[in-house]
Amino acid sequence: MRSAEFDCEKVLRAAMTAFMDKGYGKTSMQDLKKATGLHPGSIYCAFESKRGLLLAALEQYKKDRNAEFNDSFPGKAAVLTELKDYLDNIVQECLSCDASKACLLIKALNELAEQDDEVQQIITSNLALWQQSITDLFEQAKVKGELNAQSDSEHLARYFVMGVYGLRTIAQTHPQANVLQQLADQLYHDVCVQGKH
Amino acid sequence: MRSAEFDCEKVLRAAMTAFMDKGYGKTSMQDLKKATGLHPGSIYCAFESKRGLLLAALEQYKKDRNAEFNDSFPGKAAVLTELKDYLDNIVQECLSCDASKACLLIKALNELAEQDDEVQQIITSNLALWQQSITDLFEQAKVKGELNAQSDSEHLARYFVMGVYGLRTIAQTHPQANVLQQLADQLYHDVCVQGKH
DNA sequence: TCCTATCTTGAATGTTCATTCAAGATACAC
DNA sequence: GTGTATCTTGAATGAACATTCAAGATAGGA
Repeated sequence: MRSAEFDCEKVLRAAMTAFMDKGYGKTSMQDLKKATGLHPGSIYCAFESKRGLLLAALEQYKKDRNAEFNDSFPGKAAVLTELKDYLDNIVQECLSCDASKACLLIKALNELAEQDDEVQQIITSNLALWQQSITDLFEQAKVKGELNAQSDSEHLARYFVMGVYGLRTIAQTHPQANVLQQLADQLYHDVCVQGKH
Repeated sequence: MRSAEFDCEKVLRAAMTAFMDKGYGKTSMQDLKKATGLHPGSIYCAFESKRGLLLAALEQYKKDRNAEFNDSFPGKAAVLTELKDYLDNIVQECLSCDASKACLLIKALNELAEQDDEVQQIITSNLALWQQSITDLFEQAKVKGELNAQSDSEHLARYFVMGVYGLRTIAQTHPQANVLQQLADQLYHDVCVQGKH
């Protein structure tokens, strides 16, 4: 008869940001109340528990990142060119020093991997999907002749992903634009330019 | 008149392991009591607080890793050969699935970076020292003619470090021996073999 | 306009936790 | 052997927290 008054996506994005700022464990219900504008009761009514809110936030994060990924690869330019832009964009995210631009998946994986098997499963499978999307890009690049047909797309994707993880970690210690950009350039070179011949 | 009865190094190593297993925040004093064999009062007497215990554990970790690093580079073989062995050893650590073999610095950095500036400073400077040691290795390799004299040792070291961070993160999601080893091999190739000419 | 189903509110609950401290135990000096 | 300074013990303390729930508010149907 009466529908909920809050905007679920907004609430989940606010929760995502809160979890990224302080980590899941250190984000109190008070923090979540401030961030989402929802009172504890409403959160429990809508999401069952703090952990339920995390699961819902992870799901929203997956959707948002997926949309962003698809926008980054419209197919207007060469696949590898779009990939370079995508990587440069990650460098910019790292540089913004905005905790909310970090990767919720990696942050939550680091915090919860050993303590919550279900969360670990969800995160691992989301990260695997991301890696698969990148594998698909390399396959496309092979079809288009941008990459040597003998390249191992899966290996290249794993190596690229490893580089991005490393880049994000380095960014937590040295958030210097030129350093990060140089690393990203080398990563792109090692993954894509080398594979051309 | 009366000296403490516990072995400080043992206690700190036990604390390190406990913090790596559960993370700093989720490790309770009960856990620390079990891990170290010290009662809360003794811990507070010796280390001031739980945070003080973390700081002492980080210091011990630094010492231990430093000794291990020096043992890995006795200078018996080519610098780059020893570096390859060192990297392979990190792969083995990742594969052991033993949380206590993870890197306390990275784990703590992920958890505490935004909440505790002093801890962040300590971790960042320890990681910088590690990176510097690797830069020094590349400098040695240049002197010995193992690497092109024009190589940028600092850049190579940063790239190597980035790869290790990424490797450790990937290991949390796919702890498969062949995958990790292939990535490590490629990393070594991109950093060292390419730099030879 | 009134009724009722549903949502919102925020104080109350019970638990967990880091920290403290006073009583007890122990090694060393004399 | 005795005294004392120091260490050890673990129960007590108080704060912070996730969760619950009963009272209040509100939208839509009749």
